[in-house]
Amino acid sequence: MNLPLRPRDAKEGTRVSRSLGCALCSVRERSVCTAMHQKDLPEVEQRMARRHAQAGTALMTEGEPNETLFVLVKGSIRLSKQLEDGRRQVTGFLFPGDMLGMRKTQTAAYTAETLEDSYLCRFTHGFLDQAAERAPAVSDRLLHRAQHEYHRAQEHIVLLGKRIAIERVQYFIEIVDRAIGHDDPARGRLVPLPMPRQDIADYLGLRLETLSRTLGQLRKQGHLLLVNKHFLLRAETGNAPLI
Amino acid sequence: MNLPLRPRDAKEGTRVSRSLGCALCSVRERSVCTAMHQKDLPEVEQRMARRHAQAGTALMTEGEPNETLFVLVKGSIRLSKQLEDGRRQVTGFLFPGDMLGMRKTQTAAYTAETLEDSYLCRFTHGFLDQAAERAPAVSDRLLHRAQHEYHRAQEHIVLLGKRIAIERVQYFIEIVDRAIGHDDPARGRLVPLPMPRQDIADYLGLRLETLSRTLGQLRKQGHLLLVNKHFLLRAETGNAPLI
DNA sequence: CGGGGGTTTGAGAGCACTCAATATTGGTGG
DNA sequence: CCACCAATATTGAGTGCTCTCAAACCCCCG
Repeated sequence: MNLPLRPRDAKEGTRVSRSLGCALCSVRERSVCTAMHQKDLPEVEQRMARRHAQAGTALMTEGEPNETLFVLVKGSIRLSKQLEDGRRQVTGFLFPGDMLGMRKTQTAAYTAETLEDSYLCRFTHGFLDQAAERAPAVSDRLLHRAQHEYHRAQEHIVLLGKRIAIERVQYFIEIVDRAIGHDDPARGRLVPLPMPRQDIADYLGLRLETLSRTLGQLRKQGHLLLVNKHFLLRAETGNAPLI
Repeated sequence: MNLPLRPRDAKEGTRVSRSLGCALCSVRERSVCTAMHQKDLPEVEQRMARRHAQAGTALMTEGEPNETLFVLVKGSIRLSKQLEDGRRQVTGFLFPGDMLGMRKTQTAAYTAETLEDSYLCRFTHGFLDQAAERAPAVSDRLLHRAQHEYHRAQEHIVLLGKRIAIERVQYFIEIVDRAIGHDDPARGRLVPLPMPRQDIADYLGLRLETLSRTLGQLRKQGHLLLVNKHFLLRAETGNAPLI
């Protein structure tokens, strides 16, 4: 699989400091802030609110207005859509460095909720519009991220339309690994799973039981050394030396 | 189903005139042009190329660079992604008024090909960047369309993740109807199908045979009065009077 | 009229689903 | 510190929707 995601070394994005200024922000180079005029940064530090959100906080609700852009600094977010009959589809997960609410809207197309205690930076679109006038790169940055989300959604479409259960689960593990996985002493990759099984199943278009069985299968096959509620341990992938 | 698509009355977007100026363009209000400065329009008419593209023309190819924004004035376009093993997923269809290539890119995430003889307007991103400096609404318009595409992709994800075959086919008919369907003397809606069955199946994540069977089922159930290669005829939907 | 791509129909198999029981985890109170 | 409970996750058995393989049909075009 060839996933258009960020490289593994992006993992230091998980560091955060509530008190440090933007210049030291761990995810700045991936967010909209990098495009702002240097002299805007002090105002950014004043105007934006870096805040803590506890697990389960709704940042945006399907059908309701949203005037805020969020930059996720630490934690994780679940995006989901509700069907009229109550069924739910998880349309994506966000990890540190990702953005939410690229554009002001009257009726949000999806719901966004934190999966764990998280840190976020907030910008009103009023402020962003001003910043965009000074620095057109701000608009481009937003467009860039919006397009990036679109491309991820297209990958997701391919996943759901063409892949069988085991391929879906492997893909999921791959993207979470790239976003927040890290090397583990036990000679493998430790991949945190901040979301419950039901969320993963709803993301992959599988039933809870099928996901569970497939994870078990991957463990038996040796692709996974360990699977538990909050993380899993991947065996080293193919490119390890054979001798 | 409650689809966030454009209303039925958008169908006059299919009219086109190769020789008329932008002021009379049938899809201008939905495209980026509406955001441009009034005094830019004459230059738009000079700089952009309104061109005819015959069926099967590749406007953008997965993995290759693209520097052009296209506005589809007449016709239809298929968006698709290729898997490493040759399987193909159709990720979307574009109809008059839709745009393609909102942002310049080095490696396009998907392939875009015309399904039938079509008319398109082309803008280089160099020109668009200039227009955006004069009129910031241009950037916003691009962001708006990019977000719109993202939302359609999310609907698609819900479709593939949660819906059974017959629901998928009904959804497909609904979106094509809203885009290019029109009233028919035989008291129904005539919905053109500019794409072959295989494309529809690859869009819906179904096998060709399953799609064909499901269309037959909808015909037997009376939802469709007629199904043939190039169009179908929908029976009037539920809101007709019962007496 | 004959050829050929595209589409439809048929029979049987398989993967994921459904329903159900068991096991594990995490939190709470004795 | 451990017992207990509720929520979450895993495992099992059987079913069904969609897939696979195959043949027939149809329409368009030469």
